[in-house]
Amino acid sequence: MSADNLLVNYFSQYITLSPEEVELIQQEDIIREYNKGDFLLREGQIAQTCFLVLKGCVKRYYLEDGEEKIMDFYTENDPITPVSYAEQKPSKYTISCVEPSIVSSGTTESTERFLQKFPRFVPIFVQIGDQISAKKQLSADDYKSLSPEIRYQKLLEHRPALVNRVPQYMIASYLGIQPESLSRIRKRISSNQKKN
Amino acid sequence: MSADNLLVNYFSQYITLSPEEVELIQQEDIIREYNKGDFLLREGQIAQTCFLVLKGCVKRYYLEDGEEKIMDFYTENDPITPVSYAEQKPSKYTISCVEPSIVSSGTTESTERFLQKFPRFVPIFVQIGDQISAKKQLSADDYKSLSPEIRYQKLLEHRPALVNRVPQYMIASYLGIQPESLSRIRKRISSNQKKN
DNA sequence: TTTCTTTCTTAACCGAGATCAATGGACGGC
DNA sequence: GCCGTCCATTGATCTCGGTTAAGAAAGAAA
Repeated sequence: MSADNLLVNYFSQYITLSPEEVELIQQEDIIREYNKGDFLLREGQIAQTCFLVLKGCVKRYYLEDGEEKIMDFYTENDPITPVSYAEQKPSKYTISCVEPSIVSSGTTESTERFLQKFPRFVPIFVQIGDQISAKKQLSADDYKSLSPEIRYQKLLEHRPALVNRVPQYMIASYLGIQPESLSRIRKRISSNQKKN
Repeated sequence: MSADNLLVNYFSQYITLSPEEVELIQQEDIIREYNKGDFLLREGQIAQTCFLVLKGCVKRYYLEDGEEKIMDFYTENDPITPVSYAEQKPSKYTISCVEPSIVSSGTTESTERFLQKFPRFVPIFVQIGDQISAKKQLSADDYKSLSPEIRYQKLLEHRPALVNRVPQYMIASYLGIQPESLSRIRKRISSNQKKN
C-alpha cells in the first residue's frame, strides 16, 4: 500500500471520504518514510511538528547513564504530541524508529490549513485529541503500585501485539526492569500456566 | 489571619492590589474552611470545581484493596485541577484534608466572572496554569528508574516541610512503599550521615 | 554452508523492600 | 492520673529484581 493511502485509511476509520477528498489528501505532502533507527526527534531539539505513525513502530526514551529508558511505544495510527512541541523547549526525550516506519507530521499551522480545506474533519481532530489523553499507557500509578510482573501481564493484555514485535530488552526497559528479570518473569508465568 | 486575606495574599505574590481590589476580592464568596478528614472530592463523584489550597494540607489518593495510595499532596498556594473536572467523568481519586484547611474553589464560569471583574488578573492566571504543568511532583520517570530510598531523598530536598507535617505512613504511601520500609530507609540515611 | 553478532536464557549471589509480629512512644479521652 | 488507640520502630524471614557471568538460540553477513 502506498504511503498516501495509509493516511486516507486513517481518516476512513472516522469518516467516509469522497473521491475528491481522497484525491486532496493524497496531494498533501506531509508523509515521510523512515528506516529503522532514524530519529523523529532528538534529545535537546525543539520539536517543530506533531506526528502520526501510519505504519511501523516508534519509541520515545531518554538516556540515563548511557541506558535507554523507554517511556512509550507508538504503532499504527498512534498520534504523538511531543511535550517539547507544546512547550517549545528542548526535548528531554528522543523519538526514534524501532522498525522501518511511515509517519505523517504536522504543525499547528499546517493542521489549520488542512482543516480549512476539510472543515468536515474538525470534529474528528477533536475526537483524536481526546483519545490522546484517554489512551495513556502505563501511568505513574502503575509504576507506584504494581510489581513488574503485574505490569508485564497488563501489557500482555492491553498490547499483545507489541510484545511480539519489539525486542524483549526494549519491553524490559519499558517496564523499568532488566532483560534478565523479564526473562525470569516470562518463565514464572509460563510455568504457572502449566500447573493450571 | 482571616480566610479572605489569604486569597488577597495569594494574588499579592503576583501583582500589587489596589485597596478597591482587595475589597472586591474579600467580597467574593469562594472560600471554605474544612476540618481534618473532610472531603473536597470523593471517588466516583464528578468534580464541579477546581481548588486552590490557601492554608493546610490536602491529599489526593485512590483505594486499592482498602489501602490508600497517595498520589499527591497539596499545601499553601497549590492549585488543584482534578482530571475529573477537566473530563467531567467520575473521579478515580479522592481528595481530602490531611489538616484543617482553607480552600478556595471555582468553576470555569466563576473564574470567567472573576476575570471580567479583574481583567488585570488574566496574565496571572495564565502564569499559574503554566506552573501547574511545570511543578510536577514525582513523575512516572522517577518511579521507573529510582529506588524508594532515592525517591525519599529527593522528597527531602524538594519538599522538606512536607515530611515534617504529614504522618510518615502517608509519606510511605506517597513513595509507594510500606511504613516499615520508610522507617528503615530513614535509619539507613541517618547512620550514613553519622559516618561522614 | 560457516562465521559473527545480537538477543535471550539460565545460574549463583546479593541486597532491598514486603510481610508478620512484637515493642515502645505519643496523644486523647476517661 | 490511667487506658486505649494510633503510629513509629525493630527484628526475623521471604521474595523478587539486580548484578555478574556464561552459554544457547536466532539472524545477518560472508
